[in-house]
Amino acid sequence: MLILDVLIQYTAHAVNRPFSYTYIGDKKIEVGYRVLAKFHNAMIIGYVIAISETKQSVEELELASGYKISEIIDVLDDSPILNDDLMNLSDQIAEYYLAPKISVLQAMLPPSLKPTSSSLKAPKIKYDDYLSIKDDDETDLTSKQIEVLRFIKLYGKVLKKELPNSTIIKKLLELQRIKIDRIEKSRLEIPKFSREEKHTLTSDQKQAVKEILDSDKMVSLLEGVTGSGKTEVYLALAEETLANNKDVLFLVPEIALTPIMVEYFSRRFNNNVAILHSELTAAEKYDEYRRIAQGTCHIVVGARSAIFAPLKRIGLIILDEEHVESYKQENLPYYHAKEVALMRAKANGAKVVLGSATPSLETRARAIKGLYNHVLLPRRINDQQLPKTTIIDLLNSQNLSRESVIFSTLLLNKMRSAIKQNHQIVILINRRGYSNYLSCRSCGHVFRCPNCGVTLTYHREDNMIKCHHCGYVELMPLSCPECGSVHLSKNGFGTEKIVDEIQKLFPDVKTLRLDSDVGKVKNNIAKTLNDFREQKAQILVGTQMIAKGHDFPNVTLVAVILADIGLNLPSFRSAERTFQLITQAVGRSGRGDSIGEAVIQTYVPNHYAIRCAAEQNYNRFYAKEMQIRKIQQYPPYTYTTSIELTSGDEKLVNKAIEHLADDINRQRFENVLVVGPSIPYIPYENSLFKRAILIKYKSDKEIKKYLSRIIKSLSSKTSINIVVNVDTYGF
DNA sequence: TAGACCCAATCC
DNA sequence: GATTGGGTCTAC
Repeated sequence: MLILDVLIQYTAHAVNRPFSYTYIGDKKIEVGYRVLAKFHNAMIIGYVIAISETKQSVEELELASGYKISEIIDVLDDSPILNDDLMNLSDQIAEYYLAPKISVLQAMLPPSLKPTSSSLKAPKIKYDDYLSIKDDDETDLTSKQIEVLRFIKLYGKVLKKELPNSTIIKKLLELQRIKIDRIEKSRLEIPKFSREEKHTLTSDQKQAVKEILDSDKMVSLLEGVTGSGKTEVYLALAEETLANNKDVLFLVPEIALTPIMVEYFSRRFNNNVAILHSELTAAEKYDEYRRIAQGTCHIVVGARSAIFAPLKRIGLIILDEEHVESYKQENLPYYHAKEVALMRAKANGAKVVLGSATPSLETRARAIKGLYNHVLLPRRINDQQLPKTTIIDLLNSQNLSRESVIFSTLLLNKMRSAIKQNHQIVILINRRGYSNYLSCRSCGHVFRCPNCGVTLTYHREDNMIKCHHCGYVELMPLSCPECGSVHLSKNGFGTEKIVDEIQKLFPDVKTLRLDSDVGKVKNNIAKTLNDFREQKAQILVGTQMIAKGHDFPNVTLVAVILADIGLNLPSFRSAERTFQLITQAVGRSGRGDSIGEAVIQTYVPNHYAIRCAAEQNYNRFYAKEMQIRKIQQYPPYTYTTSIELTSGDEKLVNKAIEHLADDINRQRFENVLVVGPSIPYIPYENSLFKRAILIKYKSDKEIKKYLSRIIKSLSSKTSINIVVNVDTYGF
């Protein structure tokens, strides 16, 4: 009889340990298989992490262990769902992120292979039946049968369902003249691209490639201003890697950037590319996953989760736009693709290339320290000039226009002249919807989300007020629920209102809007970007989505409508985020023949993040921000982990978080600081109260050991839920 | 006193 | 995460 150590599908810390089951059946079973089992009377999927054989009876085992042991119901796989490399990786991730191991496995695998009961309903492998000749002897065949036999012979392989009459096929199969081959079918159609020979690199690019290849450091930071030609460097590195019979993993920060990168790689490398990202259907993900695991593809392009692509011989991992925060998963297991990339690279002897025009402070600091190889691409291709940038002080009333509450006089003039010259304009406002928040004019009541306490944003498109955090929606109210007044005021503005205003000011100009509301419809993002690139519209209004990576040659004017939106958010990263966003946005201007212009409107025109972004001066921003981080002891001078407790009982959660903060302080760890307790920016969720602390530390060993103890003891209490976010971005 | 409801312990 | 069992409340 076999004893199986099984991890349960539930991602709760409370069950983050193996449970024992027996297996008597005769199916093959190994570590890494999924099993169906009963757990506390519910059917669940488990994942086998150890197997041992025993001669003892179940009764003896139960007596010895002190708990009941039942038999698994079924074995679900006939080979392990992860290779050794990925299994080891999952251990490392679980340990580093203090996450339940099963949550890591679930994050790594496509829906069809995930150890969770939903995988039972997920798509299965799809096959196509192909007919081919087994014996082309025509004796004793009817003329119809001969006709079909010759047809199949002519084409070699014929899809069975494309042939009409099945009785003839049946007969030919029966006579063993033809045979059926079942071939796995891929449900993802990746367009085929014609081959393109490699470009000649500029001397800067050649130098960068050489420095990365020759470096004995595992990680290289490729720091290159927007338009400096990082992509060609990536392609050259990929070529070298493939030539050495190694695989390439290329990550992009958001799905919208995959198609273009897939095209680059497909053209250069003979369509030898697989795609992995969350917008694929479950079936497509499964098919791509197997294509990679079987070794038919040696290049994977994808978003965050593609870091788990089952490539066998990884030689190069590239994270493009490495500073972008979407590489961090904001739910369990809260991993960062960069950190996972380092783990995978180390295990495989691979190189990691982190590319950015505005690297994260963490990465830049490591490069400066010499931990990473620091490679610069300081010039734009063709020595294109950086855009001419103006900062507009919105506090100075002389700058404001009487025609518009959104656009300053200068910006309006520049828009007019760009329109006249048939150039395109990009307008960035990092806020979607029509108006920012809704309040009552007579009693001052502010409409807030009942689930999480965030102010609700009015959307005119569908006349709803929506919570941008949890997705709560309700119809635009007619009156105030507090005092009954019908005078409600819509304060502030977002993308919708800007489009509206442009249409009033420039009725003949076609304007497109791009934000996550538009992006909800599949393929809408790509379509909008494409329409704008093809100049079907002259103005593009959007949120940060429009700032990243896209190349619009005809854009000569970029406007940031309210640059300080992000600065007011309560996070030590707000200056960095603002700097990056504005720098990226300004970089969209003037990528073609004409010199670009940028206008930045703000209430804090002297803020260093805004000044440095306007100058596209990363070095100055880096120096200034590093000073502040040092004084306040934030990353890269420390690591940060947040702990959030939630409970339906406000008193209980207050007590628990205070107790936790005190307890950490009492441990007197060296170089460990506790910030808080505090009430998070989102104060409650699903009528649960949230409280949080942030832990800052210089070395993670002791504090993580301590935290895993705390997690264990707190998770046995069901009245309080604990969320641990290692290297958090949400504070 | 049965049924509804809630909470927290437990799951192999 | 889901089930269970014990406690308390409630309606008759």
